[in-house]
Amino acid sequence: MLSNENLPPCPVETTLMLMGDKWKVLIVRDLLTGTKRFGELKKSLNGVSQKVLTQHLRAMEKNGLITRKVYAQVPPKVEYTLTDVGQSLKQVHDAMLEWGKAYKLKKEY
Amino acid sequence: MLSNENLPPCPVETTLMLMGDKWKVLIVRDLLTGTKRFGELKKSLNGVSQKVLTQHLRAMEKNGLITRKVYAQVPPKVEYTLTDVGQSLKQVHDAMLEWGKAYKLKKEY
DNA sequence: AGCAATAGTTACTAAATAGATACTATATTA
DNA sequence: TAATATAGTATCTATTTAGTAACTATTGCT
Repeated sequence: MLSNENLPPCPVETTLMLMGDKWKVLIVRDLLTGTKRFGELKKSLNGVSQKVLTQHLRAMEKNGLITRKVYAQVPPKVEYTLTDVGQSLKQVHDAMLEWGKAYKLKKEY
Repeated sequence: MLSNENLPPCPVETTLMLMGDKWKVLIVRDLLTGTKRFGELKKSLNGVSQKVLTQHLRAMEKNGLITRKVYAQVPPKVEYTLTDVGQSLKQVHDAMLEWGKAYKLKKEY
């Protein structure tokens, strides 16, 4: 778990530590529309390997961004959901969404 | 230059392509407070190597996020400034800043 | 003449990250 | 009996990314 002492002084860097990579942002994007199963995430995150997806999900769980719920079924069922802290990343996500849209428009004529 | 055809369908992914890495975000953070020289950026971006900083600056210039101005002096002077498109990343930056601040507060008691 | 300063480039190496493939567990179904 | 489905883990390899160190150019300064 990230403890408070090793968070960098600049809050932007804190954010980067916790979701400063492509896959984490896309996981948040997918979970913002609701709880998802492992397999659904994998399908949606085009091209991510199982190992890498698992690693990111574990890290995000550790940092309190998502919760993991295992159902005692066969075949197994595992659901991932954003915590409140994770939900609050919506603002960051939306800013990125808007910027990306605007950038695309600029490139079109 | 990124042409329109190879931008991903999801705008969030577009944003990630253009500044989805730590150094680029921090370069934007620094340039949001005004034009900076190469050496100033290097000092501020703790630990970045000259090579990597140059690479990122070149990529961001190519993508229209910053402009590079060389002064015909010796020793050389090169200034980097956000373009309008680059400036518009302030929203994304600010969202990350706010989220990082809130996250830190949650971790303190 | 030789050094300092700035913003690089180049070549080589190291570290981090990701991918590929094979393997596991187990109740249900054919 | 054997295949199927899901969510992994383990191991090995490949790719990407970054770091290190040496080198360049040019003018002013000592």
